[in-house]
Amino acid sequence: MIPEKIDIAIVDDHTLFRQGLASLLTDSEKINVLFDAENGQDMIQKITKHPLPEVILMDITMPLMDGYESTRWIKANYPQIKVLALSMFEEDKPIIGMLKSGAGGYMLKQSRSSDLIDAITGIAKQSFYINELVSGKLLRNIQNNQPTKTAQVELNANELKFLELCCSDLTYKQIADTMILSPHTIDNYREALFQKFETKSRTGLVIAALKQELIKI
Amino acid sequence: MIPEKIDIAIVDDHTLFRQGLASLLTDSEKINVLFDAENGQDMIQKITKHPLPEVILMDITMPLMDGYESTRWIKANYPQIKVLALSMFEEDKPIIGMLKSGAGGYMLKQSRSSDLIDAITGIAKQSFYINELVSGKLLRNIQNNQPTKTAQVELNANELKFLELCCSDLTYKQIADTMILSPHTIDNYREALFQKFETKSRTGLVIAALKQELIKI
DNA sequence: CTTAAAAAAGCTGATTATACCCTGTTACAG
DNA sequence: CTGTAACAGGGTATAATCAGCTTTTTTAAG
Repeated sequence: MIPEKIDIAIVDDHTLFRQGLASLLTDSEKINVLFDAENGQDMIQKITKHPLPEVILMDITMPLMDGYESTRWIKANYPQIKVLALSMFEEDKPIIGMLKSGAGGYMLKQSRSSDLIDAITGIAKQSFYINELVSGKLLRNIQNNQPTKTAQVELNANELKFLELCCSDLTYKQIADTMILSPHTIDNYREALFQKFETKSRTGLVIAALKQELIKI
Repeated sequence: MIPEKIDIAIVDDHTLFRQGLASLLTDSEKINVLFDAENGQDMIQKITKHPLPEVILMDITMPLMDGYESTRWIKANYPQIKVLALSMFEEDKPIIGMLKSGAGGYMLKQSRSSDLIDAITGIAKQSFYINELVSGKLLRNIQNNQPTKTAQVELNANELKFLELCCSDLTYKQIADTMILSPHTIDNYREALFQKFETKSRTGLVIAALKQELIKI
């Protein structure tokens, strides 16, 4: 019996990686690369002009339309296509994020090509390819699923402005002046933010704001 | 006349990228990939077991021994080998850093393969391949070469420890306790740091420390 | 080894800023 | 009318800032 090649597409903004991978996989005799795209929008344009791939290799960080959004689009429009995330990030966040968006597996760019081919054939057959890396992250994600742990803080415009001004060596009085408010009103903002960020000093406020990326320096 | 192929090596920790690129370049008929390595240490081991490459394609971020160090090692031990940096970062810092380390050119992983081949042949002949991207960065780097602008601050161990503890909602008294010092001694550290960072409040200190990447959160 | 100079660490007291309290006003929606 | 949210006032305790001074430790020269 002659096994049919698996039709795939590659979506990655690094041209050299994309073309190199295509060359590598085409050589393998098991994979047929139908097309490639440099971001999600490019993929959407090209997908109608080719036969449908069975599997899409998807990078995460891309300009215009990233891997999360692209994966969600695929799952909304072509749910039969399997998405295999392909990234250099080993952190929990992108892995969980891609799986949540609908990816059926997650491979590192550090992987060996034979492992990638295994993953592609596996995902084509079974819809999922969960390796050691991913299963560990999944487990941990379920285990410490404390919903209110890093609960995103809701801030109104004034509070955000105040928070920004806090990240300087201005005194509260000076902040009150720049915001054209009474120092006592500033007190109220400060108290509100102390509660929201669960801290009790201006320094703690600054650190918390930076950690949650509400402020950039 | 039959043009001889250019012998190169590839150093990059992402196996799929490395192998893919090798496959791509080998197909091009102009390039011969002698060997590849997944970091600088791996490269040092392998370089004696192969004919010397004319050009090495060098990634920047790699475990164990990164692109800067690896490039310096090459230039110290095999100065005739040209190094072409190959990275996804478009920022000034890594570009200038690699060129300072001895790289003769800098290519983005977003590049087209034909451009990369041009760069390899160019660097093999002329020792340098300065494209638009790099020349712009070089110019800017020379233009705003204000040596004392971001003058690095010299800190001793205690001052650094204190600075770290400042980036929390601990009071100075609590910091004094953890460092087993009098609160008044802490005052002196604070004063010294205020001078060094040219600020006048704890918040300013925290911001300055984070900006200079002396502290990570 | 001794000793003077320099540097680092420690302390006191005073001033300002910050953190926290309760209360009151206005304005606006239900 | 009532409740709620934003704004503002008074006041107090604690922490942070600052200037000036003493003690200890280091350094280096004699």
